[in-house]
Amino acid sequence: MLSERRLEVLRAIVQDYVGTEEPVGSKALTERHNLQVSPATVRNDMAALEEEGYIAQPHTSAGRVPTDKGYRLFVDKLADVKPLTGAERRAISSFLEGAVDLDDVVSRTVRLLATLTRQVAVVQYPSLSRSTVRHVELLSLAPARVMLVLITDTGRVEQRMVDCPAPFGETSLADLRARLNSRIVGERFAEVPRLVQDLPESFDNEDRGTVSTVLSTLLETLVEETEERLMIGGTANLTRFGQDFPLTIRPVLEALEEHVVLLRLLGEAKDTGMTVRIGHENAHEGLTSTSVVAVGYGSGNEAVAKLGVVGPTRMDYPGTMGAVRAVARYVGQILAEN
Amino acid sequence: MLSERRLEVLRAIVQDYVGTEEPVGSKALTERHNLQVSPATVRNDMAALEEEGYIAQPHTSAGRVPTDKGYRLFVDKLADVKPLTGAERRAISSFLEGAVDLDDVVSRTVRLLATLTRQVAVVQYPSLSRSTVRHVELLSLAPARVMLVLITDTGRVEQRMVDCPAPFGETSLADLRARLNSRIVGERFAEVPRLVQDLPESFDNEDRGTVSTVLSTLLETLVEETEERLMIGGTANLTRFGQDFPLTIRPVLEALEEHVVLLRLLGEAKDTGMTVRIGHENAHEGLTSTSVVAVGYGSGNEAVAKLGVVGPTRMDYPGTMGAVRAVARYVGQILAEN
DNA sequence: TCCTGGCACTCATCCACTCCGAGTGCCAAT
DNA sequence: ATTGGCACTCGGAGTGGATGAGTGCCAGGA
Repeated sequence: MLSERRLEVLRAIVQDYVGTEEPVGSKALTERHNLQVSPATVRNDMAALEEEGYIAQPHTSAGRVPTDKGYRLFVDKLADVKPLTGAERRAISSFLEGAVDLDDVVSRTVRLLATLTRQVAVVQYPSLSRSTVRHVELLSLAPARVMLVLITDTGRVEQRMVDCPAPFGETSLADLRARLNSRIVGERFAEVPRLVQDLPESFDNEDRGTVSTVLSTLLETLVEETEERLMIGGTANLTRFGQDFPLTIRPVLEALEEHVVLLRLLGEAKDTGMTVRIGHENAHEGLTSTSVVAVGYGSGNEAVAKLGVVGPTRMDYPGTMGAVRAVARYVGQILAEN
Repeated sequence: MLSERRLEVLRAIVQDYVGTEEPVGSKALTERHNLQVSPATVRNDMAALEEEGYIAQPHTSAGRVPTDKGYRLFVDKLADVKPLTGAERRAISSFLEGAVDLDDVVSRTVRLLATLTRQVAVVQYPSLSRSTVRHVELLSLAPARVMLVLITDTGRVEQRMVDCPAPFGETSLADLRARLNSRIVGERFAEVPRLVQDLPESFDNEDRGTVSTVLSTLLETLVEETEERLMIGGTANLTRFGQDFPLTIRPVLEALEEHVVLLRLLGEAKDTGMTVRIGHENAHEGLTSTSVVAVGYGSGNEAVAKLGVVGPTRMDYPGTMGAVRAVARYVGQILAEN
């Protein structure tokens, strides 16, 4: 186990490096933090920390830089989440207030998070799979053409066109609509297949095929679109990386466009509490020099989706975590109000 | 007027520069293109072209680079739109075929365009303002709460929550729904306000307030959400710019996040035919070293939205224009099929 | 009049070389 | 365990010459 002072040295290294973006040496450390010991002592501590793999030297005659493992220790043991200032809190809530619909909530959240953290923000749309059905609407667009609209309790709307095998009368349609809604409104998506299973049987022969078609489209929508959506913002902040970044920024931008990758990343985050993945802890290759701070958000106690930021491993963890947590809470409140 | 050969020299310079990304000299030009004249002659022509402002030297002892004015001439007079290969056409159509809904169409289009042109793709969602109403649906969620769903002929769906001043019965709701639809289905958005103006009068006193509220929300939706949406992709391609690009890429990324800016940019493009804006022709400051190739697309003869790409002024104009045009056509077809 | 080859000139780029200093590791002394 | 001292390392910045692509200009030729 590392001594108290060595941990203090590690904390100082992380803080200085995050601030200056330059490897930090023993002398500078003793000057900027009052460690009450000489540079030589710090050097010994640094040697020990390096031995343990918490810090590294870019090249022989340079200062030290934290490793992924070093950041990990810092985040786990040495840092507290920094609460936001009152002004920031007020800014968040007033900025989110004005949203008119779900798209607007998400896009405002992304911009907010990107601005607050000065990093790339990622916000997942409230997930269909954990939502409940608020309403199913069926619209007759042509004799044998029906539009299916599915509305969730989070305000999300999905629509599908259904081509029916046979013309479908208005009365049958109304009938199906009513029965469908009475069965599944308020239910979780996972329950729906079971609940509608026997519906076709209760219809006339001529309509049965159409009813089946409509239902299977509904089920498809539930499954397919559980494939989640997300929104990204603040990519311009990537340019604050280093200077070396044709190589750095490119794979990150590519990874950000692969929404599947991001969704998996967010999915790995804990529903509650905050998850920080540092550098190589991220499975995806393009993101090995970035860290991801993610947290679930939801209207009630339960998370319906995740949000977070992606930034260089050299980031201000306490501040970022504070902003992410605060934004998640406010978004949850806004969603709950609908 | 410039002589035929000088135009030929300009064309050669543009082509070489686009290919190599390096200033092109007189000797290299005569070698790579069979101009049938000596380097010295080309030098004279270059001097003339520079005099006229079509090309410039980055520094004294370097080759020439086209200016915005040079690219403009190239695009207007010297280049043809390059048609796609059969394989590319097949790829486009098969890639777009599989789309399940409007979001999917747009997102596939973005990815396609980004891949084909290897640049940043921008696709505007089919505009509400030029669409017609396909259906309006009203759902009672609570005694005094109604959800308004608006469906357009392009497959776009907008929903709004309406808090009613008084409880609103199912029969009244059905009544309103029926009358509303019979009046405005198939009509253009611009016509709607006029068409629904006198609707509240035909309702009972107690419902009149609610009807007014619902209608004003509907009209708000039509106006507010004429504020268009768009999707962007292929930002990773920006890294192919030059090496100097912390400075270059940053303002571009920032501009791309300002959807308002992009929408104005696309808005300036002609509905039909293709619009190319080169370098400083773009009003926005961050985009003065990029070119925008945009074109309208739509299900019929009329454009319902625009799409395009953003790339360095040094881009392959014929190829880019070909890809943009082809994609726009295919997307139009896909939309028409719904 | 237009084209061409020749020639002197300009500079950006490359490379080898040196110098400087921040930072290190080790050791003996406290 | 801590500290001051000291030799050592090595990246980065600065210098200066060689290189060569590219230019402008001019005089001669078609």
